[in-house]
Amino acid sequence: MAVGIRDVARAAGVSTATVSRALGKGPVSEALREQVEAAVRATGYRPNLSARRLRSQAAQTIGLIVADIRNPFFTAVSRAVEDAAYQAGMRLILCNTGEDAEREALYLRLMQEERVTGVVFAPTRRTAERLRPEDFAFPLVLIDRTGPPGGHDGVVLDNLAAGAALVDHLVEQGFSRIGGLFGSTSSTAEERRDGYGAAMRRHGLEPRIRTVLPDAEPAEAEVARWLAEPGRPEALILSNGLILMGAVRAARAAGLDLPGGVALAGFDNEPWTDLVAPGLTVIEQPVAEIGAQAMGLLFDRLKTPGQPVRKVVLSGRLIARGSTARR
Amino acid sequence: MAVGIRDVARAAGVSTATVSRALGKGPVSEALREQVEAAVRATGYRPNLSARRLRSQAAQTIGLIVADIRNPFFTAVSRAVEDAAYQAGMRLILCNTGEDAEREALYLRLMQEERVTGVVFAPTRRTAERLRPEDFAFPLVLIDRTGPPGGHDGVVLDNLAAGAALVDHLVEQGFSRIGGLFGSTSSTAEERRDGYGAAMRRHGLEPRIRTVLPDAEPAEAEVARWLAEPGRPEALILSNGLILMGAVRAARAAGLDLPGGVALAGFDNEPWTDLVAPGLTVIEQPVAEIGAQAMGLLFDRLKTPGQPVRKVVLSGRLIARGSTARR
DNA sequence: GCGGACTATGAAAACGTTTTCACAGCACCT
DNA sequence: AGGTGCTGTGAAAACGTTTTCATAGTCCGC
Repeated sequence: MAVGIRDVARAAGVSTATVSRALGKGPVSEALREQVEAAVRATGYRPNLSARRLRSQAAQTIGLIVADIRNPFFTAVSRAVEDAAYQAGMRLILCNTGEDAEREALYLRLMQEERVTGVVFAPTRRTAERLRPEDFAFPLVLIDRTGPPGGHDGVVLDNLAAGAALVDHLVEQGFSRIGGLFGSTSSTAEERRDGYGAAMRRHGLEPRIRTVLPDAEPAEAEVARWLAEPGRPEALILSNGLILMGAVRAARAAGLDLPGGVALAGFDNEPWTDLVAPGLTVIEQPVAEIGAQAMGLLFDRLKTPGQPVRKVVLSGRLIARGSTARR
Repeated sequence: MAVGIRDVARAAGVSTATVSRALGKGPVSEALREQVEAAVRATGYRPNLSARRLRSQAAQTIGLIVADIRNPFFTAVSRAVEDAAYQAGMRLILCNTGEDAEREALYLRLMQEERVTGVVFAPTRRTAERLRPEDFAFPLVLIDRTGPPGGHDGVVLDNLAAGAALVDHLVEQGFSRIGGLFGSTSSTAEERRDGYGAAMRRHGLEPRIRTVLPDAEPAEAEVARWLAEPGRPEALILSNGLILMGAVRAARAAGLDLPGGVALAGFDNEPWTDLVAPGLTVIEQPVAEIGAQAMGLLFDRLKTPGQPVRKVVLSGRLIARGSTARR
């Protein structure tokens, strides 16, 4: 049943070494190469990747660890990473932490045990802080989130600028009681918060900051509470797509229409954001670019291990829609 | 640098066999087990999974091959499959074919080479037709899509009933010029189409069927064309979430509101479907159940290889919303 | 007190490849 | 003619585990 390289070698009348070379890149005469290929077809041979990896000590595998695969931002980035891996002849292991530090640790351990070539990782803040390069035998590139400076290569959005851009836009549209609801688990949400805060103060406005687990349900609950309070904000900034969705739900449930009842502006130009109500104003992230750059950094580091740590900062693009129209 | 089981054995003053047994389930005295664990901690040993798999001939890995990870239906199913795999102590390899037969073949080959324990697969119609059990050394469970009867275990929606249910609902709401737009690549879309056709005829109505690549852009283009024709349908049935999204876009672009301009009903209760306009009527699929059942079938077959092929058929649930309100 | 059954352990084989090493054959240079 | 260097090939080692096999020790029933 299980046909191995020995069987192919026997069928082709050559040694296993020759079969290996014919299938790989070793020097083999044209005649033998054809014999081997015929034998492979005849026997239906499929190489055993575990054996190959064990012997050649090259996993040809990259790991991708994301926080939440339901978040379209991460699925889009995954596609880009997958394409790059595929083009480089590498396999991809995709893992999902659900923003859970324990699962992050589990999957990082798994990557070590798989002896992967490299890893692209979107860590929670807690994990990012204790990520030490010397603990890993492979290059680790952070995306979306970032750790302490100088640790690992990374590619992130210019979150301070993006947070500020949303404030500037809302102020320009005539809003002033602008609240900000940010995810609690990522450095990215923190930076967006800081950009928001700085811009508010620059405009002479008082920041109103709240924090929530970055998922739709908790966000909806928090926004519902907020909108029920006296002196509730005229406008809200939401730090990612899931939180934005929760906010839309809460506004809808409170009977507030956009932007009259409350204005909303968020992150991630997800496919549905232009379909709801008057259209949602968002900062679009260059998702494909993020994935591609991450793989670029990874391959560069594999080629030149000693080079200084690099951090690529990409700019978002404001897409103004009806949810923040002038009051 | 690379610490192996030999190093642990030396540090603990035992043989490699004992280390292996202490880490696995073999019989080892308590004293030695503790010595070994201490040595593991001291050396920072991480087992090499390639070596382990090669020797033990148990990959402890299941493969999941889906058509399009951007489709929330598949991401939801993935979560369920991942949870089940995780609970069974297995790793998951997730692959994305983009409805491309060539990539399907590539990934199936990869699964063979990885010597996976089993595979869960949502094949295109073309691939499903030529899928022969004897070509695979592992159990293969089909989800969402299905192949010729008796081939592989599978779990699918009752698509005929679901297609018919949408027709019944629309007729009940007073629509009669009801068109159906179905994906071109899956058996599932075909079944939904047949359910639609049968129900239409049962109501004495003429089916109007069109077919499109199951993605938002092609669907939008096709619906735009359709809605511009004379005698255009009053209502449309869309065979999955991406096609539904394209239809919403096209209706919006044509200046038609829902359900006055055109009524829409589709598949997959995606998170955004209740947010757009008057809410979209959909058939909700039991996504978690589908994933869980698929893994159940897989494990059953691993346990009892000889048992007859089973096909689990689950029912969808109609969620009526404003997009099909009575005219 | 002795044989038999069981337990814990170590030495060595085995998993299926790739890679190293040795060498035969041949062309080329002096 | 005799190195020298290159090319293609096979035998065997190597990758890091788990598993088989053998063995020494212990317990138990008679």
